[in-house]
Amino acid sequence: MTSIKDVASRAGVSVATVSRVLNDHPSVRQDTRDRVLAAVAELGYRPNALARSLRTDQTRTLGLVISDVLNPFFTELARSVEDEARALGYSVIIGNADEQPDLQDHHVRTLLDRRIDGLLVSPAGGGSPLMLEAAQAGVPMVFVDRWIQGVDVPVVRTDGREAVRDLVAHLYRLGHRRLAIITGPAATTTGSERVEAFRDAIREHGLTLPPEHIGQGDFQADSGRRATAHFLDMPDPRDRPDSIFAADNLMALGAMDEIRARGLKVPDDIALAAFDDIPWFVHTDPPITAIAQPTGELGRAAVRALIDRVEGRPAPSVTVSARLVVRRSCGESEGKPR
Amino acid sequence: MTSIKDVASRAGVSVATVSRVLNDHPSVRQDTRDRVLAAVAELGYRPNALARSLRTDQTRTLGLVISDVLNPFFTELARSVEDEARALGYSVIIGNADEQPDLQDHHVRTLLDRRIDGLLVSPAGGGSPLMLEAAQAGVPMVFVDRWIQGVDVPVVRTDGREAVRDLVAHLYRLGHRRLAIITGPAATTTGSERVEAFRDAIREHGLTLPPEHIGQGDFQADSGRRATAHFLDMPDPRDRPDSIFAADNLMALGAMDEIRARGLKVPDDIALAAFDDIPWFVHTDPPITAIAQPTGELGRAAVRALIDRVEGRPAPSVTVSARLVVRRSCGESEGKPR
DNA sequence: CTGAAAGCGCTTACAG
DNA sequence: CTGAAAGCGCTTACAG
Repeated sequence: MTSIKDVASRAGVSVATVSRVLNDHPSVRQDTRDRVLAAVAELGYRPNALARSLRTDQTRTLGLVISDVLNPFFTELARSVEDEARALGYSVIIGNADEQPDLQDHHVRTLLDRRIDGLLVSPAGGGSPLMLEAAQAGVPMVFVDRWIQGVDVPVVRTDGREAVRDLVAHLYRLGHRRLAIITGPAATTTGSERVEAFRDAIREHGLTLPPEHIGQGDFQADSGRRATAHFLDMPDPRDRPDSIFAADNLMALGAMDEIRARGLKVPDDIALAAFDDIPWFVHTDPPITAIAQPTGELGRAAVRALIDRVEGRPAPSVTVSARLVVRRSCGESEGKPR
Repeated sequence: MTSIKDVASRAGVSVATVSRVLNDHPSVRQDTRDRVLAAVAELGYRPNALARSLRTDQTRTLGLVISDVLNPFFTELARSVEDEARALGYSVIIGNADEQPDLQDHHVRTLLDRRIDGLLVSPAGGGSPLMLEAAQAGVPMVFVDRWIQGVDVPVVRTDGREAVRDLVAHLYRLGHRRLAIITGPAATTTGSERVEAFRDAIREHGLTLPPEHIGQGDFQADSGRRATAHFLDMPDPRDRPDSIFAADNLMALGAMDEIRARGLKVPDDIALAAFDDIPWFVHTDPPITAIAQPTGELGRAAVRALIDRVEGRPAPSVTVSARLVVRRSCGESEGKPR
């Protein structure tokens, strides 16, 4: 690879001068600047980012650890994160935890070793000593979507409580009384919050959420399938739920797989709703009623917060809200989003 | 950040020794090794990957530039690439071109500046002087899925010709005679190949593919919507296609949006099929007939080829084949995959 | 078995 | 306005 030395000798100047023109330092005479630029062009020289970062102690790079790349919600989040970061002059390196705390820590470690300027994470599990340590060591960090208790960093998330209440009211209105949920890992905040909101809302209608109606999932499709099978296998039909709320879109996919495999129909045999709205939900049979998050907004706000921290400014936590999008999977004809 | 010097002084050895134990160099006495390791643990020391890479001239990192993160095909590809790379001791940095050649080049440049050991790309556009130059300069590189003519690097892709022929035969058998395609950019190989295969197959049935039945798309959803609107707006109903083949899943999504917006029904009013199979196609209304690629296999083979190049071994191009998965979107009841 | 030293490719305070 | 030199955090050939 051609280095700054090659450019310097070709332009007949010192490497210091080359460095200055590359960094737009004002104190360089126009004609020497021109000579340097010409040499750069002729040699096709590109500065070595590693060397530069080593020297300046900044990489202008953000790390993003997402829970699962195969989940359209996170993929859209990643997209908005990258867009906003690029607009602000940063690049981002993505790590996919695949919902595994170990893999998540692997990525956090790798990212830290690369000396990224800041870390954005949507934690896959519960506590992570590694991340706690990093936060305490002063690594600029912010949580998106999910967060870890006891780690004191800003959180950018959506509060789905209201939307979940709306969903439960919607189900109740349509006559459903035996509501069930397929939840994410209790160790994740979104996992526990969504069940709690669901349970609270159910109570408001004088109903209960029995333990058998809480299917333990892990936010991935297979677990949605298994939990649904469990519900449908309950011996006494009167115990079986008449509606399922999947706490994310992938588990809803799994639920649909299982329901279809048994020749059952949504919503006639069982109602289905999901947290996270995705474009495909419009075209499924039937269209799925879902809770939509302002995903792009979330990603952009998270990046801004992180860059604030990186550049030494304070950054507040931010909470946006979700909304229920009624379609046909709980019964009744298609309504308009409220 | 704590550096190798801190570890050295704490352990009472030189930095050279610390470096040796970190790199598992055999010639270190067990007890000094222990002392060093203890110091590393006490300080929570993590080597600076930038410094190491600068010195060793290798990053053990691969760059992957994909055409569109929002496309489930690429997201699955990225997932398998990352998995295989990690298994082989490499990490990967992903860049999302969003189907824009400029953005693609931006990422290639950034990746090159970071001195990644090798580059995996699924080119968004036609020729890229930047990539041609990099290839000529000896940067280990391989193309996945799509490739660029005239750039001499291994290509790992799937050949969809046979599957497209099967699809056309399937459509013909069901009585469709006015077949149309929504294609990707002609500058991309998958864009041009899929139309060609489609056209050739149509000819075999004594039919033709008139220019008005070729909708120009860009592999993203909106373009699928527009192309479909165009087809449906043709003044003379006898000119309107009776079936649409979308060259990727996102354009199929757009087509469904448009068809549904007009109150039309698949397959009764118009048949629909797509290149790339995704889990949602099982649950759409109706389930979509699609051409499935062995995506994971593609990603893994691409990584192996790239690492072969990186480590100085020759790497062959590899071509896998696709298969038609018949569902109900072209008419007729659900068949089994052939 | 271990250390001193050179050097990877940059940036930047210090002189001039 | 420009250059010589130090130094970022590592690795590794060379001595001992």
